[in-house]
Amino acid sequence: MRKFNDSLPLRLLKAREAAMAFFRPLLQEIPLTEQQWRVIRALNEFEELESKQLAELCCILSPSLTGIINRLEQQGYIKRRKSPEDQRRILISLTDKAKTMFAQMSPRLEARYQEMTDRFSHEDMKTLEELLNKLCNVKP
Amino acid sequence: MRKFNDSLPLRLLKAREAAMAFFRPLLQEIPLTEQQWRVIRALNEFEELESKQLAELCCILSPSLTGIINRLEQQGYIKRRKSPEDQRRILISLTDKAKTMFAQMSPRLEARYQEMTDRFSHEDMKTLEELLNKLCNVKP
DNA sequence: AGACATTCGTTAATACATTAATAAAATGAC
DNA sequence: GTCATTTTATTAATGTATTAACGAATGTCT
Repeated sequence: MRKFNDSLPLRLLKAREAAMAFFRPLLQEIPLTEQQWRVIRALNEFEELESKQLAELCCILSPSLTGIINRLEQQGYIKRRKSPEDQRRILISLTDKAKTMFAQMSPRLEARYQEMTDRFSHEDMKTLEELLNKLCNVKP
Repeated sequence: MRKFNDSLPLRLLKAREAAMAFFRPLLQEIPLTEQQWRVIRALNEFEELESKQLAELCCILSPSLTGIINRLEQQGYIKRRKSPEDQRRILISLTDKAKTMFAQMSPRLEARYQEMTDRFSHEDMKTLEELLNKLCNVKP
């Protein structure tokens, strides 16, 4: 059988840890968790989203998202309202506080991203991203 | 700023999900969680390991590992003993039950791995693994 | 030997992941 | 229009992630 360290899922896990090491310290200053930032980042780009769309985009399952949304609301970063057409749906968007915080954080995080890419290799990074996209479309 | 879906950590997360989709169904038959299988897989290869070594290998933090070890022991898959030289260290190894289970599962999982590689591309898989290794060595 | 810091495993507290089950709203067949 | 079905969000239960703090065992220094 394949050696333990040659497992693709383990490699993906380790690689993700290595990448997150660039960003985690900045998020901890706020403080925000990795998942909270993913949610805020998605809402910054799409303005207002349904809970289900948000879960899909952020790769977070609905039950987890329920908790994340609650905590973000308590911290004053998001607001929620019910959809007028469909009373089941919850529409979520950023508060001004979140938008301000995002505006201050994003350039710092982007700089870290650049630093990571520089130390890795722009060319290889592009290749890696393409291969990861390809892997995402491989289904059992 | 970079588009939401172009984030490397998110791509790594999605790619890992896509890969795990090949193996999860088999593990659920036992049932075993992803982390439990990682621990068992490591112990199968290294016979007996200290808790700290196991954590390092499996990319699991000590506090998480404590719980995982406890549950695996209750299920009869592992046994633990104190190191004679250093009473702080815990030595962990597989039970016969675990070895039998592993022998039955590993060829099935390996077959899935092969299937995944086939559908992806052997050549690209090799490139991907090398790039992931390289990324692991990039530190802030 | 005795004070000191280190190391290893664990516990505590909070946040998230995963599956199953539930309640409420909307949809579709009749 | 009524009822079974489907969809959406939540709750429940268990397992894991992360940080801080703790206690016991070892190592170090004087």
